[in-house]
Amino acid sequence: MPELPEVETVRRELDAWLPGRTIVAARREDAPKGPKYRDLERATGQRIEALTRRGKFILLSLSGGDELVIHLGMTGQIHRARPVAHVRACLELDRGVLFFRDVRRFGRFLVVPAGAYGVLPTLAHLGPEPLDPQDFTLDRFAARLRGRKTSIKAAIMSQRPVAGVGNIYTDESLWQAQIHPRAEAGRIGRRRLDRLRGAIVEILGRSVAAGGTTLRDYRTVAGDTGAFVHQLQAYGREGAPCMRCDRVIRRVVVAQRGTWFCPGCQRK
DNA sequence: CGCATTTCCTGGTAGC
DNA sequence: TGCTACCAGGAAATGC
Repeated sequence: MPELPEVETVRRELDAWLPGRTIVAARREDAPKGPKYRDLERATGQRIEALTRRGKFILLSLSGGDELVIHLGMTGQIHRARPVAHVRACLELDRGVLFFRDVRRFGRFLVVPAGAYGVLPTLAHLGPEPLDPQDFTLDRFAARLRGRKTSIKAAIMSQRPVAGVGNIYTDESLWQAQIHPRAEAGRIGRRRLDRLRGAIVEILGRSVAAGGTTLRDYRTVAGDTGAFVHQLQAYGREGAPCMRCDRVIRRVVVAQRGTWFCPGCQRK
């Protein structure tokens, strides 16, 4: 479940390696057919100019005017040595090789003309970057939630009010802001919304500092696990006492996702 | 357009 | 042990 902190951790490792490298050959290996690996071969011969991140997407700007878009999905990993199985794509560089391993095939690894995100609607409509205070303002957050009748959990997960927050960090942020996951997104008051905004920023920042969260599959390029798993206060804690009010944390399903919250101190 | 539902995919595990 | 059934979930596709 790589979310923003996990993806940012990987991006930083790649940033120390890839810029300036030329892609000698880009190819699919055991990759699914269809759009997830579209035009990957077009990266061949292009130099990697820069690496950025938008939400959970890693973007490599290429010298030929293209962008290589990487999404880790659920189980995507980057390796510098060939993994024994589940290699979906491979970039042969002028120095070294990058392997994309993805057991469950939810990841993406494709080439588009720079900025042409028509085939990636989530990226095209992505919300503000939470770790950029100029971008993720209360006004923008509120504007992107205004009028939405769905649950705050579903709204955050849609990537449109804010970029990069998935299941784990939605639950953690709602717990910290004391907001019920089923609260109607468009009806949360400005004061509470600002608490949620602050919680998202604080939690994501703290998780980046810890190298992200590893539940099972997530690994950094160096092969390390993420230590933020030890700081989780709601996610996965069903039956355990709430660290704030001592009531028992419950697991329900909201927006088709496992959702952990405290029925004592999280209010609609 | 918004929103809910379904689909993709496979390793791990619960239950028998 | 060996089998079946089910679960995890980010994004896209589909249906209304």
